[in-house]
Amino acid sequence: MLRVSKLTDYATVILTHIAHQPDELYAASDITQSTGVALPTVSKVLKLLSKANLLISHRGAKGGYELAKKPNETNVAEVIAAIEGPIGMTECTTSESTCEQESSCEIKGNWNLINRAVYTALEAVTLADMVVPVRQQEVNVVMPMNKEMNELKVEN
Amino acid sequence: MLRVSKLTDYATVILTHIAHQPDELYAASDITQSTGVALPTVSKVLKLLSKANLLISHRGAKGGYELAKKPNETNVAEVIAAIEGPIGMTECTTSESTCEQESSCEIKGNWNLINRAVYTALEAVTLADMVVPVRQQEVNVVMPMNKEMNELKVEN
DNA sequence: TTCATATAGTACTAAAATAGTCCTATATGA
DNA sequence: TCATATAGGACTATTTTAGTACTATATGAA
Repeated sequence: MLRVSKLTDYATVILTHIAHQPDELYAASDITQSTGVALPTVSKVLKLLSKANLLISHRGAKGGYELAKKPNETNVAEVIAAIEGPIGMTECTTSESTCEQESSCEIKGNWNLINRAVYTALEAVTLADMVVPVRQQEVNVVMPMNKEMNELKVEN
Repeated sequence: MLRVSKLTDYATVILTHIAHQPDELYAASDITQSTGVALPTVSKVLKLLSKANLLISHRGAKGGYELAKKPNETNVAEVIAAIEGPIGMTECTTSESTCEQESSCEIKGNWNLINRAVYTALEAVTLADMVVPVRQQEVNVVMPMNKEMNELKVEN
């Protein structure tokens, strides 16, 4: 299945938690308590998010982390990229790889196209959207919804 | 990075190859030669695609595989699901998992929303689109394209 | 009827990616 | 000066993925 890593999942949980009160400073230990994720893991995620400039870190006593931008200015595509690196669904679209099949590969360009579509979808969802419970929100994704999709929608 | 497995990548290459001449029968050995992917691997992919009803298999001498549907009736979401299982970006959206954090997890619904957006994007691209070189095609994805996206577009 | 060919299914091994933990260094406020 | 908190790196165990191999079954043709 197409999926993000557990760490990325934690990252969204943590960022959503922080986004509830964007002006406060959160220490790793605070976040462990409120999310139930183990401290070393929380710590690892926070470091990655800080390195990617999605969080600002403050060292020392009374230190902690805060959002680098407003909740509506950080989107899911950025979060995934912060934890997992550049978003690209195949090897040949993320690295200057030496693909042995390259000469006979006709579809590299098509994967770029698919990547773009997926990226746009991920980019449309921000932390501000994540803070609002799903029932009440209208996410800014302009796409046709088919029957299956609408059935899924009912589940929430 | 968000990505599909190598086998899924092979699957798109193989299906695209077959889609060029949808009425012919292709043996695994034919496909090895034209794609450069190792025979046991090709064989594995073909079996998975057949099991998922994207290909129809014919046993015995002069046997082989053919497309189960017209190229424009098989989309990338189906191909990914055939190889990797149901598309869902987090554990809690694909399985009846016993997530320990569930009680304090506020964003399961939001991930469903993101999944839906990604799924719709993947569903919009069919084998018929993959057969056409990227320069000439117009893919039916109705989404706003931002600056970055358009820059990517130029690359092709 | 026999045989070469081709898929079906399953099991197994090796390699790579991921998750999670731990330790030491550095910064900062009281 | 010390308790607190992040920074950075190294390390291990686990899981996933990739690739291979083997046996069974189906089919067309000589």
